[in-house]
Amino acid sequence: MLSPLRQTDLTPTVAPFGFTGPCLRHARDEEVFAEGDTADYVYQVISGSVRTCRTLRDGRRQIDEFHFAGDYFGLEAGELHRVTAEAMTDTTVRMVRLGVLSDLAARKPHVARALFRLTVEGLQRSQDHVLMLGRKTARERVVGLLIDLADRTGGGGELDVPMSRQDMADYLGLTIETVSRTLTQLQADGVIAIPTTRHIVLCDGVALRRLAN
Amino acid sequence: MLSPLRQTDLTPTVAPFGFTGPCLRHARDEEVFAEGDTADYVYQVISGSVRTCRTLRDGRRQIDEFHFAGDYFGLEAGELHRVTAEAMTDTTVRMVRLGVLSDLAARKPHVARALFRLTVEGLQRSQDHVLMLGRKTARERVVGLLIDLADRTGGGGELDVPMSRQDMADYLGLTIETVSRTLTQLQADGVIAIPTTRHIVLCDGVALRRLAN
DNA sequence: CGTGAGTTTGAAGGGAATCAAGACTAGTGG
DNA sequence: CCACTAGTCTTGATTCCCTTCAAACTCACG
Repeated sequence: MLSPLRQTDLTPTVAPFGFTGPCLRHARDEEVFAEGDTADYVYQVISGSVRTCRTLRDGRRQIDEFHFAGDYFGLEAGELHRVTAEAMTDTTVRMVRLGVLSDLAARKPHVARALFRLTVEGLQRSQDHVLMLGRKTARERVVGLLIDLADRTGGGGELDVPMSRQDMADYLGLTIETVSRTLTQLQADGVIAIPTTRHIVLCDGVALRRLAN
Repeated sequence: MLSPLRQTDLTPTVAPFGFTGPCLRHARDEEVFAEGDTADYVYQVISGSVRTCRTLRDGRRQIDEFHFAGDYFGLEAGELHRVTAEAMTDTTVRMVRLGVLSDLAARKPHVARALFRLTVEGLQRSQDHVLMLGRKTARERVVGLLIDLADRTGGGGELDVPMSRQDMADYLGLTIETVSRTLTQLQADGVIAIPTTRHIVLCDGVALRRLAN
């Protein structure tokens, strides 16, 4: 049952579970759910982009993950959401009641496998994040994010950045000023171009991969 | 199927899957498997303690997780191990062939559920780790680790620290000097005592939880 | 064209890293 | 049993990367 997990019997960018559920639109910066809410649903991004984050009492914020079309989020081990989910752009999400997903997973082994696989992949992404935050420099982190975004949104070297500089900083464990300075420096070095704030071009992929570590 | 996941129908400190498998002893600092090895087995700590870590080309190391009796580790989404696992103390681990676990999960729904639940919990632990590395100070990180160890090894305020200062540093995203200085300072503040290097007493649990954030 | 949020840039400061000894501890062998 | 030794840990001095504080700039939007 685990071995089949290794085969991609579904395309993660399309509905992976073959279920239907109500779709909800969220405006930019609107909350999908908050830390502490009852976790009755699992969500899938249909279009747009979502950030999941946690905030310490004194306001320090850490973004766990960015979610794009096809990604799912909101699955918890306990009864409550441990993170807050917010739309970064105008976004449509599909809501799947936990009970419905459970039934489906129970009836259809390939759904259970897909769900499990997605969770393990999420764990591995989180471990990459840990390595980055624990041991990489500001420059390595910023480059790493750019490469990750390019790989996931699949526009080649052309990046439409859906998040603010503050979001980038809170994902990378840096300040907004450091992110901005680092991007400026990368542009000066000729490895990226920043035609507009929300549009970044990766000029030299090879050099970037080297910088990312 | 997901809802039952919330109930603990097994004690994680004991064999959670009810399988048997060969047990292997590893001496201190011995490798259980290495990054890049084929991932044919999942492992469970029977006694002792294990660290899983990743290393950048230039030698920077980040420890993902410490594993103690009952914990499982080594499950991957792909064919290869992405981390290296090493015994921190003399350790016994049970090896379960991936195929055996797959069959078991396919036949026994409660095994599949347990496996899934453990994975989600691992993901949440990793997210806690991300928050710590991204947004917490050296002191908050050290205190957080001490509390986590106390909670998991369950000796009350008495901690038998199985890892070296270097391991602590590589888990916390700090240097060995900073870890040492921070522990010394915590002792000076009276919230912990350090009778020996590998033995730490948490004197003031309330103050510590406050310091951890 | 004015307004303001978001971003960039500059200057100064600080927390952790680095560099460098020194102290302790656990093995080792006499 | 105890010197000897290597590895680990602690402590001190200095450096540096990133943060903080501050201000100017950009651009979308009324």
